[in-house]
Amino acid sequence: MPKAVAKTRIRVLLGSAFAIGPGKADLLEAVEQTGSISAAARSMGMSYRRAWLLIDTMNQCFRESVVDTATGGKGGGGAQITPFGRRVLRRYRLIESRAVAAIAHDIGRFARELLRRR
Amino acid sequence: MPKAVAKTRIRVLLGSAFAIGPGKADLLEAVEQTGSISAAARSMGMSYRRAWLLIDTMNQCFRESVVDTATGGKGGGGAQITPFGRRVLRRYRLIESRAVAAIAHDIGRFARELLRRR
DNA sequence: CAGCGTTATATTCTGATAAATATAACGCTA
DNA sequence: TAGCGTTATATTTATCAGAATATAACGCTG
Repeated sequence: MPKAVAKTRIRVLLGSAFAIGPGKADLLEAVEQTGSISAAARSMGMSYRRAWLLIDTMNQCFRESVVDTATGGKGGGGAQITPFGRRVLRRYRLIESRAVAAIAHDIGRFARELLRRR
Repeated sequence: MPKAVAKTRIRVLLGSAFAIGPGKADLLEAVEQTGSISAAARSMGMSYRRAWLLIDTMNQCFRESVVDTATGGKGGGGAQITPFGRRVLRRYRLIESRAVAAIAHDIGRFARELLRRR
């Protein structure tokens, strides 16, 4: 029986642009761990272009850059999450976990009582 | 200055199908108000086919139908939300509002302190 | 100074998703 | 019994996001 799951997605918008959401947060973590945009993209099964676009959007939406990049040099270049980016990420994850915690019990009941079981 | 907004989306999954989410909840309300799938679809700027598919998914995911339909007859037929559907809708909206309430303060701070203002 | 893997960017291709269109059946009403 | 607006469903068409591809520049390294 496939378990009933609630996906809670919190996206922060600035005007019409998605400043950050679950996907961008994951990407930020991948950059933090790999040290490059292209490696992060590969690790997430995402095209480099797409990853670059997402990071570009974040850099524009927030007050400061969340990722610093370097072209050329040792290993061809690379990318790093900034201290500010770490702060954004940490606070986003906190909000996410609070929303999930707030409804976990209700969601369980909802699924148990209302969803068809397969 | 476009205000920074947090969109909190809660989707309940059953296996790989989306049982309910923001769009389906809105559609359910539109059916409740209009008394037909096609009128609900029109009021939401959505194709009849799409609306019918969404309702069909809901009817299959939940223990009981959330919408009853009739073909032919007065006015050509129609559709009504069931008492069970009303319950689903009410409980979904409750969960949604609790999640939003839980993070409203945090989101405000996040936007104020971290987002670029335009 | 050539080579490497990266960032940065434009352009083309593709596939999934939604829209548009078409059609049948239904059952009340005039 | 003909007409209506609806449900129900299939099929075709259009749209668009993402993938794929291509290319240039960059700066360390051997």
